Amino acid sequence: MHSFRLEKTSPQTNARAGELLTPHGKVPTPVFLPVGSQGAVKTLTPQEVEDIGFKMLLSNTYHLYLRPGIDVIEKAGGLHNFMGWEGAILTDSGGYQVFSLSPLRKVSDDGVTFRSHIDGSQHHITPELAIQYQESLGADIIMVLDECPAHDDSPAKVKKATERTHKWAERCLKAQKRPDQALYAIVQGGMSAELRRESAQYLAALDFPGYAIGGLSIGEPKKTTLAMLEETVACLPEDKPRYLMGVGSPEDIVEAVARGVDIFDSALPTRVARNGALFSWEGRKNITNAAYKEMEPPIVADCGCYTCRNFSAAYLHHLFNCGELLAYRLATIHNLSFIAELVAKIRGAILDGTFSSFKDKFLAAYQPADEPTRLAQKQKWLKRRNLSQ
RNA sequence: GGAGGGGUGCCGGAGUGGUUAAUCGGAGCAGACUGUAAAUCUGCCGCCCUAAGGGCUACGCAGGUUCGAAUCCUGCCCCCUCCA
Repeated sequence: MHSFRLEKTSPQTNARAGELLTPHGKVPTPVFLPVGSQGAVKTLTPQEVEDIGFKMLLSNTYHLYLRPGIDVIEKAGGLHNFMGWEGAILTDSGGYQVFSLSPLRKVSDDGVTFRSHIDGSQHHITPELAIQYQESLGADIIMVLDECPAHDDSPAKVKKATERTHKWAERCLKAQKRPDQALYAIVQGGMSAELRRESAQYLAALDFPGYAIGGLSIGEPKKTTLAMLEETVACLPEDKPRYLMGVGSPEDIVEAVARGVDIFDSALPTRVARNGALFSWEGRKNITNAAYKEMEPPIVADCGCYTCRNFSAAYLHHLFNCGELLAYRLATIHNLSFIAELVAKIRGAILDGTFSSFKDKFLAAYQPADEPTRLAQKQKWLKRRNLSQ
């Protein structure tokens, strides 16, 4: 029922085009999964997500476990049914929440004890429970429970987390009962090339149907991200899909495809959209900037998305300035459409052997955010969030 | 005509002798966000000098007191409320 078929590999890079077969349809790769943590891609209906061109999305066990509860969704006939999505679904195990909600948790070999960010109640999750929950939710692809160390954690801490992730992966494999779901392993290893290789090799030997690369793009410099990605991919089997978790931005997707990644997911395109940053082939554009106040053309002139076909940049600027809810929807539609188009172009270029030049042209035109500013602002945000608890 | 209250930076509104270029909102300007605790957060926001820093002009207007005033005094102008 599950399979991955490799169609073509790019000659000068490690980029690959392929196809995932899932119980809910075929998914061409490279592919980007929009994020619907709580069973909804924020601001959009499943019909709209489908119309943009997505065939698979990501949801989250941690969030659905807390609300509405796994049993509610199971009684509703599973997540597909509950949220009205007929395409494929990948559920994350909640491993990332163990990391990003770190002040509220405690990890042991047995599993994770954490406090709900909603009401403070205490919960315990083990690798076995993570699988059980995901089997109840019924996604097409499910993930092992992992421990994601912070990018600046000590080597000892990273090693411990990585080894624990390996043990947990084995337990997840043993706990799995449903044969119709593909269980993917998650490589960790922090920012150590050696640990990355070790982790990839260890998990590769367990013969999972797919491999995720975790613990990247969490605050480390871009160079490091790409270096770690290369180390990891080099130790993963050719014939299995590779999933770079939590990435990302248009430029990161292009770079990662060139290094052999097949699957992506990220909250970035939708979150950034809700805050007025829209993707274009020249880079991000902040629609709230005064320059757009009277701009008659759409945000991206030749964009075929619903937003650009029907509305001027000036109108979007206006909607954002007024805080109209439509602003968030139109911006989300645009950014997801942009990513869908980007990924389709990437795939097309791989198939006709022109990916390498496509990549160069894209990166030359696309102006990414300035890195020092990014990291400084992220630190401030995290500090503030931690203080506010 | 009488009594009282008030005039602060783009707006609202603190501040009643020095640490005030002036709290705080809003607006404005710019930036960030990567397995979503995010329709959130950050910075700038009188003028001039490239920055550290420095200079200039500022709290209705005009004078005055004082080492020093948005803050005290005098006069004038304007606004609001109540009484006639």
